[in-house]
Amino acid sequence: MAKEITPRTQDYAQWYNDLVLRAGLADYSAVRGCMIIKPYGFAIWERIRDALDGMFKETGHSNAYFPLFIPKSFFSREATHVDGFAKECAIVTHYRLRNGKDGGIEVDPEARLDEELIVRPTSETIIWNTYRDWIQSYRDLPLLINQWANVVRWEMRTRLFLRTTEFLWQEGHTAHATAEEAVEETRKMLEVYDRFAREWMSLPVIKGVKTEKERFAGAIDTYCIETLMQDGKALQAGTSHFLGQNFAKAFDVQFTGVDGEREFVWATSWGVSTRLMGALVMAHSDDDGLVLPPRLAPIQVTIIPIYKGSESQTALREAGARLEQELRSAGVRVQFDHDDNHRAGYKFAESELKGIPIRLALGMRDLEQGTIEVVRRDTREKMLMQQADLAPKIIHLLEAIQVNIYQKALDFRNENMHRADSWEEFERLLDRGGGFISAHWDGTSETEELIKERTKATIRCIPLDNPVESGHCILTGAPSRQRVLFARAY
RNA sequence: CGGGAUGUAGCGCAGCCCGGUAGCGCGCUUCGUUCGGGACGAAGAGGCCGCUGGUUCGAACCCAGUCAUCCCGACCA
Repeated sequence: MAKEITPRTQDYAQWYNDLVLRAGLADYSAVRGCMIIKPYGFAIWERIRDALDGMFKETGHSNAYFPLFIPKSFFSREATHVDGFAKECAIVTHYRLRNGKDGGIEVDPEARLDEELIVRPTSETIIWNTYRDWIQSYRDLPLLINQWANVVRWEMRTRLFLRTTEFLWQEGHTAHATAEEAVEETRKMLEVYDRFAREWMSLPVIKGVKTEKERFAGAIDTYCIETLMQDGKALQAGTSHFLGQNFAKAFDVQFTGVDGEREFVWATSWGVSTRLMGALVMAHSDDDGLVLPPRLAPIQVTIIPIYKGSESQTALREAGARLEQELRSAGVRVQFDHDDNHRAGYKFAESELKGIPIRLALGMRDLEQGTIEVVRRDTREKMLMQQADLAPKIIHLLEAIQVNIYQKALDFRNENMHRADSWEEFERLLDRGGGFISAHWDGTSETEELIKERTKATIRCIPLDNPVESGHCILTGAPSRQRVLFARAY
């Protein structure tokens, strides 16, 4: 069985780290809090990126690129925004090094910048400073831009993919003529994220609105998709913000309407990051390795030959290569693992570690009988199939796996979706494996904060399809109109 | 940023208490035999012991600082 992976039940956090490292997704780097995304991990990210990018283009967005550095003065224009990010910014103060006295290298004190540059923690400010020049008339709207970029947030505590100092993401920044249109855009992109999570990542998510306390700094409303990990903790997988006219006012971005009146434009921003990689790992994987949804798996099928004597190698190579070609022609991402350095058993374990959805094993017995052993990663189910007309069966199986791991994750979430009607019940549920807890809340930030202090649980969101239901706040007993979703979160 | 732990070959570790110039397993290289769930044998290569400074005739070992990682808090996507 898999070696060097801590079982989930023993230490979930360690299991996650072991998996990320052993499966070759990422590595620690020489820089605190910053990770190296390794080729296999990056290949998954590329698939995430390409799929999302296609969805953004379909919904009318164009990519652009804005600078990594933001003048400090830009940052201070939107007050709430500064407050939100001030404590986690990296700042560039100098632009030159020189040789030090002791033979080392030091910062040249002569080369101090007149105005310091902030390494972007997010790009609203520099983008809105630019939009001022791009937008004059209603004819320039809507402006639908996305950028794929790295950002830096100086976090106290980091974890591979889930929270790193530097991370990769996409940030959409749009400008609209009306509030309604901007809200619609915010919701539309939330739908895109929802669909992406379900269809590509096999990840069931809950769409909702953040409370004031959890809202993005500078936003009027923050929408989110929240998902549940196997340890019962919630993880925010994506956000979409309705920014109102906050940034337009801060950067004086106005347009002339059809009626000739000048008005501030309405804004949205939305993003998902490499954190999705963490969600992907934690949602589906097991003690033997990753379990990847076929649509995101860099390798969907691996063919492993089982030799017996040197003559069989030639025959198996030919048969394997033929199958590889057949599957590749059918659009399957396939690898023929004919490397003679390892035996089949090793390759089996390795393919499980890497989360390859389907493993095909081909031995002499199969050559004689025209069969092939097919093993799916998600259920471990072994099947003996006929080699003839294999591709359509494999494609069908890949689709079944995609659906199955979604269903499995959905079942898990449903099993861990609780309702609490009293404080005792609320605490008991949190102590018994967590999950989402739907409970009444009096709507105040004070109560929200108190609950967090006492239980570490936060309000993940107010679900979009939330029914109106009168009740009483689980903490204060004050009247409440609806339940909200609590959970301990990443 | 506080509390705790760790850092010795690519990986996992022993050696440190009691200072005398480094070892085990896996992996790697070569050759051979193997091959239906992490093969076996033989021969090799690989380390200024995280880094910097101090104590000492002599430091992986003792002391100080520093950097990094992990766990627990405060902060957050």
